[in-house]
Amino acid sequence: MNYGTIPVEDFSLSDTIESGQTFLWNRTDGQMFNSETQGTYWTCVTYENAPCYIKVSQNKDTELQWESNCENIGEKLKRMLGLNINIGSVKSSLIDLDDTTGVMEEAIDNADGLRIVNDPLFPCLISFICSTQMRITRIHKMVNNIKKNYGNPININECKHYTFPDSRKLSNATENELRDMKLGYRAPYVLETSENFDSIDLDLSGDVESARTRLKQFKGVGTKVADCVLLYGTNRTDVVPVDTWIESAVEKYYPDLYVNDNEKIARNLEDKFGEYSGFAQAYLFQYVRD
DNA sequence: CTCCAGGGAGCCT
DNA sequence: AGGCTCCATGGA
Repeated sequence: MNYGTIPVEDFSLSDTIESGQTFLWNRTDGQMFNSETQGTYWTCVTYENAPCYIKVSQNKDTELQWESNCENIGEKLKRMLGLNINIGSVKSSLIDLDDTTGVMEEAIDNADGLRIVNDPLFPCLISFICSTQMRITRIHKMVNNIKKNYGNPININECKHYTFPDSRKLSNATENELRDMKLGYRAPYVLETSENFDSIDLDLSGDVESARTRLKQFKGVGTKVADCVLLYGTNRTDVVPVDTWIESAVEKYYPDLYVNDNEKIARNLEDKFGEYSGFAQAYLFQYVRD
């Protein structure tokens, strides 16, 4: 097992992982890193050539601790947790662009250490297909069911952890199996998307419009889900997913941006907050949920 | 018991 | 284009 630390600044691991951006991490309260200390940590298993187990915690404001069967995961972990960004300039930019009576500044203060995660594309896509009309805790359960039944296991300290399956593996599932995992009416969407994932042209490197259109080719992917995938799975921080929470936040705090059409609300927020409007969305989402 | 959840598909006009 | 209705399921 390998261990390491990452110096951090203005970062909250719990706010970032548990703000409904990613469903690939599992929280545990228990013994830390072969020491007697009790604490909170999160685990995740990524998969490239082999399962890569990652355990991470934040005991101090200025440092992350990690443990992994892989070596040198520091940079990878920083990328996953959205640490490779100058968060100070993001915040000041958003505050400058806000012409209300300090709503954005208050929202930022409320979730000071929040970042935008960077999940792998396929797990991110399936997670957010599962997310429609569903509470965050239950999305997490659905994702864990998928991992446990179709992912690759890795044994760590006599405990099994699972990767999220790749598209080929998940496309071997049946609709009834996925319904048994409590996906409900989303089961056929997940199955069809898994079957088509490798054959659909997924070059998302162009402009936002065409990237969004390509993602919407998948069954179960509309504007909101596509925008979540762009923001949390491809690091497009200029995209604003508008859900019921953001809709009500805009109606309350930015009434002149509010219309009875979530796509237009999204464009209004993107026009207002520019290249970091995805962060504006994240801060507002936390603010109205707290 | 009813209502609703980080929406979207399928249908109607 | 815009406006319905239905979709599973568990927690309030």
